[in-house]
Amino acid sequence: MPTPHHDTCRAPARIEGRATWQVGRAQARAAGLLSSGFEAHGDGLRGYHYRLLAALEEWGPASQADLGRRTGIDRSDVTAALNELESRDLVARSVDPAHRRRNIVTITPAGIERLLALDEVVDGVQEAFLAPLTAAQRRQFLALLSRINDAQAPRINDAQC
Amino acid sequence: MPTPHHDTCRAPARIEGRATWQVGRAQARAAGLLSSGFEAHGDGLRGYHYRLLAALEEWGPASQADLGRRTGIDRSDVTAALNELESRDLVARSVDPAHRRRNIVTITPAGIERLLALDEVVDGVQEAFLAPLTAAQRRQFLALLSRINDAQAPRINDAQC
DNA sequence: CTGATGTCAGATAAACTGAAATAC
DNA sequence: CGTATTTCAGTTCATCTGACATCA
Repeated sequence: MPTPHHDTCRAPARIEGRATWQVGRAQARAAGLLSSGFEAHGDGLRGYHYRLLAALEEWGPASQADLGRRTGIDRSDVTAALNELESRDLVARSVDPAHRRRNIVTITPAGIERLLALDEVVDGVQEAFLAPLTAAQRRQFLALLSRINDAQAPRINDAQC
Repeated sequence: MPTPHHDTCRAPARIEGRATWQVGRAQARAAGLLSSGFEAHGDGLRGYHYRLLAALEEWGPASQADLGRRTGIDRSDVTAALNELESRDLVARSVDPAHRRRNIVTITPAGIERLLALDEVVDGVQEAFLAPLTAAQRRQFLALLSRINDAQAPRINDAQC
């Protein structure tokens, strides 16, 4: 029975009649945790910056368009976010000698350092989100989550590659 | 080993060194699915409207402030969203005779009908999100998710009640 | 007076759209 | 020419803030 400790409060009426919506509720909560985590400890950097730094660290230097495809961030937003990252010396842009219209974006040592700090922020959020679960349940939950994430990751299948 | 079927593509370098971030990736994906689900089949209604209708159906008529506390939506946004719902006759506002400053918001039969339709949209999103899992895994995942959701639901513990 | 309520006007961040200019 | 890349300007949506009048 899904009502563990309902106190003397007005009882939530027929909530189990509509048991759907678990994913939606969880995503809303995760989004809130994530954004307030970045706000509190991100030192001005937000989700966009984290995703870009992570993509650069994971896949190596890339053009802005590639970064956009890999992270699912629109090219115009990639430009803006990279401006901020570049002004903090967390990434460096250089012109691709082969295609002079194209930039090659590299993460700097300072960028990697910052990324690791942001990783801790995200880890903390993950901890907070999973708090109600036991250690074994967390492992199980994360295993299922990575199965979901991995199966649906192909953000990069635009034509070639 | 966490790399199941890496094709001949440029291999994602040291991605397993930073295994964190599962929750964040999943929330981003869930958010996208949810918002495009509402956009495609929500007939102009979005997350706010769904949450308000669901709260009304689950807990019965309520004041706008209560709705805000229950759904986590700011009272100013509750006002705006209820205007739209009211103009579609999905909810009805009436003045509380005890506190004339306060409205009592009720979901209409048409509102319930629309809520059920939106439930299907959300169900579809949940299905799509869980697609990579087997039936047994889905059950397990949803059980863990509702444990997380239930444990962290106390959005309403503002003083009285 | 205090405190809760409903409303409005505006700010912010994330995401998207469209149109340039440049390079191949 | 067509296509890809970067950039800029502007738009939408969700969320939050601050102010204000109303009422118990």
